Amino acid sequence: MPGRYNFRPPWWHGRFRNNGYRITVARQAILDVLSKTDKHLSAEDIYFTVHKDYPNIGLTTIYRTLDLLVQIGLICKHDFGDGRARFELAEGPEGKAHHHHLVCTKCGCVIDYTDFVEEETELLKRIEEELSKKHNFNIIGHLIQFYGVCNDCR
Amino acid sequence: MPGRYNFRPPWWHGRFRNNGYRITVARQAILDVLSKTDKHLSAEDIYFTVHKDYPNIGLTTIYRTLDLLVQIGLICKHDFGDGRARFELAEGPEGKAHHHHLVCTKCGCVIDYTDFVEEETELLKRIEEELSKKHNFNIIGHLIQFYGVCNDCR
DNA sequence: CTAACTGCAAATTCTTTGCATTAGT
DNA sequence: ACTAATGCAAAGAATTTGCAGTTAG
Repeated sequence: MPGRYNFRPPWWHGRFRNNGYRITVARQAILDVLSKTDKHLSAEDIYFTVHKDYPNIGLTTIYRTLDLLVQIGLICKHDFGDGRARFELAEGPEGKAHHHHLVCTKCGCVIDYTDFVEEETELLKRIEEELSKKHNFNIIGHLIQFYGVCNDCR
Repeated sequence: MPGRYNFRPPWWHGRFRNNGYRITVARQAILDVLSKTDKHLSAEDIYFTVHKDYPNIGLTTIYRTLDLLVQIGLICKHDFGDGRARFELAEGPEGKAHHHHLVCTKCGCVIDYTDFVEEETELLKRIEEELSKKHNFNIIGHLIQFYGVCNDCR
């Protein structure tokens, strides 16, 4: 079947279908943008990028799609303290590696780091276990961030 | 000088004076509210509480004061994902102990915990040291939060 | 007395919603 | 065809700003 092998659908198609969601141009475009960057984009950032190729896709759709993508676990929503939500591909088969963030409080730039993540995760696991028991809390996720001033800002 | 010893000014007066800021009724009232609660209050929460005793203090002043208090390090600003900023007294001579948060994603309640904070802090110090060097980043603070479902919500 | 602070109303900014239309499956 | 998804314009909600009047030091 020559030529056919190129048509393997993206790995995330199942995530949509299994939940009864449709695969639309807008959703593909947004996922495409997020797949091709290592930055942490805001809804508006994504809107402008998508807009170049698909000028008919509105900001509302961006917001609605981002909500959906967060819900089915394809992307993560972050708050770095600049008053707007920021998004990046979640960990996954073809997604990003587990990492945390270093946020510059001057310029707002964000550096991903993977150093110590294993150690962190190991400690987090123990903490989660203990806190779950103690507070009868069902822990699902965690957030670690460092704040400071980046190289360029000093 | 009988009676005089009661007039020792609150420990935070110096923080204002040293920075050229004035000590006003509004600022005292807001700090007072934050001193007397262990909850994480929003600007509006604080506004309503302050309003009972000082009906003439406006929401704008609350916002401006909170900004100031964050800047001089008397309080911390948090985001627990419910779309509004929340505030609590910072660590300090008479402030709270170092702690982190457990956030319920259903009802939004927040539990402070101090367990493991020493272990966390020890690890964080090592990470900070390493990341500072590696990324030439001047690390000032960190954020750790756990997300999950609280006892009441399940 | 003078600059810092405040209140009010209006403006901003990010995000959500209502509703008629379009497009996946 | 049938329903989910979309676009547009308008609504919402939290926070900020301009400006004239007030107050702490």
